[in-house]
Amino acid sequence: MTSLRLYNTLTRHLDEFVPGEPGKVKMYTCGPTVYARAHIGNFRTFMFSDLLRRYLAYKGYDVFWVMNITDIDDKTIKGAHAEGIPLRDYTSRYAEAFFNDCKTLNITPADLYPRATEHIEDMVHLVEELKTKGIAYEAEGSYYYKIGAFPAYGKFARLNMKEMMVGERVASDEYEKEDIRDFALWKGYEAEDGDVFWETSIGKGRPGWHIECSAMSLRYLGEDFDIHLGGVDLIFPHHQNEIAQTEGATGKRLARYWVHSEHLLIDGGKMSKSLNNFYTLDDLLEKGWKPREIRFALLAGHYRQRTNFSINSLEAVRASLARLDSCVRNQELATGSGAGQEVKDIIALRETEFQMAMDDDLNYPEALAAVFNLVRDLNKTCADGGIGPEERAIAMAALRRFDSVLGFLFSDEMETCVVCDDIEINSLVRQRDEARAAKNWAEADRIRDSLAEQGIVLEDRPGGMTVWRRK
RNA sequence: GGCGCCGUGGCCAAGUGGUUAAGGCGGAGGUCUGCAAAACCUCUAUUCAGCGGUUCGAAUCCGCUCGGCGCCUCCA
Repeated sequence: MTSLRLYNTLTRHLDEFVPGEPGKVKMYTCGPTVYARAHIGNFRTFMFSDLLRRYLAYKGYDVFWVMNITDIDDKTIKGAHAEGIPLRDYTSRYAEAFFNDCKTLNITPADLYPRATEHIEDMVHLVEELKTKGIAYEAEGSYYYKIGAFPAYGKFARLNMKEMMVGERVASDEYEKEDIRDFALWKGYEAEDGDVFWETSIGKGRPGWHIECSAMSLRYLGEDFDIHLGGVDLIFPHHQNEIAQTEGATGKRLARYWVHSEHLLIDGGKMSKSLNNFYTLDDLLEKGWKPREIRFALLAGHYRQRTNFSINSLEAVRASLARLDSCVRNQELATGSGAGQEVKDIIALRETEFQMAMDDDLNYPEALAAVFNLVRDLNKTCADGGIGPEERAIAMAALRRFDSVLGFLFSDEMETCVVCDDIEINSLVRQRDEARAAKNWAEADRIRDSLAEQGIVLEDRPGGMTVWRRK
């Protein structure tokens, strides 16, 4: 098998992926801030981490995946206070919703979901370490990162700090900072924080945004781990600051590969909570879209390419999945005599194409083309009677293998007579078969039409078998 | 002001220097079928926003123009 190449934001090149420890991959994804329901744009990023995780596992790597839960920041505090409930209760509600959404979308669970509030000590130690090294300083109970003490600051994000435009948000921010571009590591307690604070060796307060990822990735993945993932909008400031913090404190590289996925657009623009132009998973489920249809749609397009999301695209997805479903059904129901080596050959060819595409910086669209070509090849072989019991087992195993990466080929939603024995429907199908045997076409069509009204589609297969499925 | 991305058939979307420009959706015709459904077959971009340049050769490299968009301390 060829090796995987990934576009590394660190080098801005396509780099061959070589894990730090042979056969093992340690990866970290910047997870959600649990102050509201995540929208499908957020899920595109998590879906991409899942795709990479699945493909690494497909290639035989033992993957250890950590995704943090940000449960302490301005918005979570504001939300909890607005409802007058403890921060933990407020954030748990959205964390649970997030886990449910991931499950619905068939996103592989991460091995660990550390919460920021459960790692305050680690963050405090990191701040102390930075202070000892003269990289952090205290001002009015808060601690700031002195970017002037980290010469490489700005390099990762390719920002020239001298020519940076200082926006209003920065200018209006904490004026006690030595340099307006310094960022908060620890925020000293203020009355508006209410009951949200920690009494620590560096004082009473709460952590800044970036320090949690430095602390938690260091704790669970160590120094210089393999892959760090996130959305492109995190390149600056979040990931730049993580690097400054971790590398400033440890003197070691934070991670070797940084992979960023592009945004999901809506109406040609960025989907974001602040613009209120987004769909949540529930919005789409309520409109009748199936989880796997949404998964397929969110996966569409290369991860480094912005992708426009539209209901229109879901319509096309539904038709594409129907094609994939019928291929699976064709294999399951094949009654051919077998073509032997031919089936192995076409699977080997398409699987090689699939791997070559995925190895090329996860070129998912091209990999999907290989899947559809396999579908055509298998359907054809099937129609030619080339799929017997042995070939069926080989074909199904191959489809399962592809699905370990894709996650939408097989699902409980694929309900046909093969996997579901609905007595009422089966009885009607039998009555129709009897009518057909008697060449009573009017009666046969009447039964088929009435089933169609219930969304049941019949297929008369060669050999006299009739199968049904829900539309 | 700085950094950067995109423009490929009716729609979505790969390809980024060299065989006939993947694949999906949609559309047209055909095979199969009692009729369907599904599947299969054929067709559906002489051309890659426009103009110039480099080259034996460009959708792919360079320049300009037009159009759309992202980041520059809330952000997936």
